[in-house]
Amino acid sequence: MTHRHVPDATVARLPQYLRSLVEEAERGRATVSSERLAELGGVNAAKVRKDLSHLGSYGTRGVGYDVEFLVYQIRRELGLTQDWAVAVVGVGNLGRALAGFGGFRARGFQVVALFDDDPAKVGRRIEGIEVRPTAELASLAAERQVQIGIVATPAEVAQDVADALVAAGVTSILSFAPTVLHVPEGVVLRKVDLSMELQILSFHSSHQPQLAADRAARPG
Amino acid sequence: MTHRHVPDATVARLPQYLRSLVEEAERGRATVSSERLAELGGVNAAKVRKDLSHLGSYGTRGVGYDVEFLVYQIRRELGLTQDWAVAVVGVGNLGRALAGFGGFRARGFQVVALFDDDPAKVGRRIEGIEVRPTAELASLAAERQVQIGIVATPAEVAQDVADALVAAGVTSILSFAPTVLHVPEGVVLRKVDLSMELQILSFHSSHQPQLAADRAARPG
DNA sequence: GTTTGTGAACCACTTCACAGCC
DNA sequence: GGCTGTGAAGTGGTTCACAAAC
Repeated sequence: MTHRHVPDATVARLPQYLRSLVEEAERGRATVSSERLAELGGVNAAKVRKDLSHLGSYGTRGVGYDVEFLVYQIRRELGLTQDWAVAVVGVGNLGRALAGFGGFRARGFQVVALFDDDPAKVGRRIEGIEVRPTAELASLAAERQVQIGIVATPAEVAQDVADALVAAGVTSILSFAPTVLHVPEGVVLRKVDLSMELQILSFHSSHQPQLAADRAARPG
Repeated sequence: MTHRHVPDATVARLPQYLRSLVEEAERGRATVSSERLAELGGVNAAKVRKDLSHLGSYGTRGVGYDVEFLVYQIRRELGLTQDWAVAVVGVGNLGRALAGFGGFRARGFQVVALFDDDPAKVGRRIEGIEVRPTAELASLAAERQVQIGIVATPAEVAQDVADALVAAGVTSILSFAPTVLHVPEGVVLRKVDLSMELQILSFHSSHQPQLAADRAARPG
């Protein structure tokens, strides 16, 4: 319950706990044990307890955790008590999917600006928001107080886009571009790389020859 | 150079090294040092050397690594010397984006089947492939020798879809559904969760108040 | 002189196991 | 008796630093 500094590994699991807790609340449960949370999140109970202990001593021995209270504490820790303004740069298939993704708004992430340099896309409206050229990124992102930028452009322009986002005051970037991005100190960067994910799957599949063969050979 | 068992952390970086190496090859470089690879991949040179040493002793002291040779070795280790047949389940915005993603085919991942239960989508063709109802998953995935399944459905049906994929002989699953999935031993599961990524960004942003304030206050 | 490959030291995270509190 | 919170032990990964090879 030192409470100062939550390990990265813990932070990465908090959203999962939050989701499980919200589901438990919807089922009408008032309290939940670390055992139950572990089961729902697919992890080990000791880990749940240690993770939660980094936020504070919010459990009750012999009882468990109060669901509503813990939901509030995790939301607060994650910074979800405020809404976040998001800009999506690049409205190809993926960018459009992201712009329209319902899970964002439901969790307090609101897409407020869309950018693309394809003349065929500029001016179009997606989910009620007009697509603007990236030349306007600096002014528009600042004006709309964008805090989070999502990069869904081809790799070649991703670094320029990231630079423009940083210049516009954006301090958090989520990139889907298949390239390494460099951002200044203090800007948080996370990356999702689809073909990298598939290549990792490929590795693991290739190294399970017996199982793969078993399954291929099993009856219809 | 023990070569047996490559750590997970190393496997996760191999695709990045591979990409950097291919780019170096395109620039006409015949050899590359761990220092250079580290710079391109945004990591530390000692880590590159240790990672590569898990595959074998493929470098030359005083010289570096032969680019073409290392590309081949990493490809082989990742199982990319064969093509992989991929099925995408759920052709909403995200599923369509994935089905059309050029980066997959370029790396040997070919989408060979699409599934969705929305009657408005069944029968439509996307990238030349007809969307079929998930009831046909078992037969069609087996028939087309699908090895990798991508789950891009709502959370509610994701577990059923995963079960159906496993039953059809799929041994690797990449899920975009915002829920915990359970798969039997021997099936590899990876997960990409968009709102979780944003929540992690939110945490880091919230815990940099001074920097956020600085940037908001800066001129221009 | 240059750069790899790798023991050794270090660090972060996980898991165990149990004291402490309900 | 049940369940949390946490020191201590264990595990896996990173970084250092240098001998070996070119």
